[in-house]
Amino acid sequence: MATYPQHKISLPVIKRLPRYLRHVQLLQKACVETVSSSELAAMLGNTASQVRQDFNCFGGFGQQGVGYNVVLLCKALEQLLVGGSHLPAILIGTGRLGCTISGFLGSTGAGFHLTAAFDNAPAQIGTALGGLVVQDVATLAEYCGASPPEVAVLCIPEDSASGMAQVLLSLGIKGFWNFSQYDLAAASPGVVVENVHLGDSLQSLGYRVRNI
Amino acid sequence: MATYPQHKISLPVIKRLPRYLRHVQLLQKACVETVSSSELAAMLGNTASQVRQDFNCFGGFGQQGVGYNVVLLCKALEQLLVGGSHLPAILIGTGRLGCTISGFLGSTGAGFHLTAAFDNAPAQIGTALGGLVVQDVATLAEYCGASPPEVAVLCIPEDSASGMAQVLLSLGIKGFWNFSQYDLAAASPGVVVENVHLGDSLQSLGYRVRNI
DNA sequence: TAGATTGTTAATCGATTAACAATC
DNA sequence: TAGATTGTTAATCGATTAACAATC
Repeated sequence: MATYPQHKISLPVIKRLPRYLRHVQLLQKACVETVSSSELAAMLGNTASQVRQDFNCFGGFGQQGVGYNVVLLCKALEQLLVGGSHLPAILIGTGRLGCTISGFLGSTGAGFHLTAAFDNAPAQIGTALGGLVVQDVATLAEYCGASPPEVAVLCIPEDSASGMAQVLLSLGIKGFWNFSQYDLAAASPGVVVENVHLGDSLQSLGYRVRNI
Repeated sequence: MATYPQHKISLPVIKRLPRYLRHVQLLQKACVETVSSSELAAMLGNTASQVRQDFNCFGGFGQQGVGYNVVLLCKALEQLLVGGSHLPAILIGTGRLGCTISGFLGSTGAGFHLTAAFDNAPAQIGTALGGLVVQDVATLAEYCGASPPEVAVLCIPEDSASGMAQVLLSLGIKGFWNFSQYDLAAASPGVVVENVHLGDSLQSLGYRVRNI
């Protein structure tokens, strides 16, 4: 049974959960009833030991001698990752990257709900994005007072990221999905940051290709 | 002096290099002449030990008792990450994500050069993207024969990613920047994969926000 | 020289893997 | 029961951190 995590789950484990979910969803779609840790390991490219260790962070999902019930495992992972409710999120920066990334928030199974989008460029303000109207970032505090979001998606230039993060923290934002170059660090224990540095990712790929 | 890496550099070190470069470039822009490992550690949020260990993977950049010369360090890191030449890259999939991501390849200091873009949708083929015309993916083999690219950027749906990767491997692609949901794994020792799973990133953020 | 800071070796820490008893 | 596979403890591995001699 999927139970509550008794102790803090390590980041490497958390990062692997979405991959488990995706593969288990595929199994469910293929009407597979049961899967063993070694079968999953073969699909994921890791070890059966790791699969079992990971799942056991959340209590026993499996049945000894049998394996893991795909439907139950899928439900448990979905519950862990998407939870019951969708987290309210706002987008800061509605440039090309911001518009593209906002699409992910609306995708099925992400567990988020985009409630507002902000920009500081007069040309952007008032334009449509998804079902929303882009608002002036000057009205951010007002908006957050009325309907507090939990997560902010930062798609703004490096130099304004630090200041904006500060403002958002003061407005009670709990999580950042940061696409700016700025290295945002979790400021306080109650705040979580996911940096997506596409430029860094590309440069490290370049290094590896040049040094095969 | 920046010398050639004598032994295989570990992936965690490689992943940190772009961040070092960004911060050292900022120092250079601010006309700082010298920086110590502890100063860099404070900027990066890691330890002075790690900074020195990381740099020493590539031979001594620094001077005992003094620190690291910012200009030389910057040059060394740029040489490592961007190298002398720009790697030829092609884009597969010119949807919204593909178009946005292709912009990063052209950005200064990335070390790549986008030479062609492909799609299979008739509506896309023939349209302009950057300075390129989107080509029919059916002509991919022909194109690669004439001007072989080193890297492919995959911005295609999950279900076509595996087959496409297979084709690209046979055409001699050495590196993949993979944005598809498909978990691309490095097929052979001479091939490098950088998976950017935005959906996974978002889901893991969701887990962490819900479990602060 | 004295002070500072690197380069490098040794110690620690955490994550992964292996082993095996529990049990379906 | 016998076979299979989990849950969990122990061993290994690798990465990070600490320590210190080398040296500018």
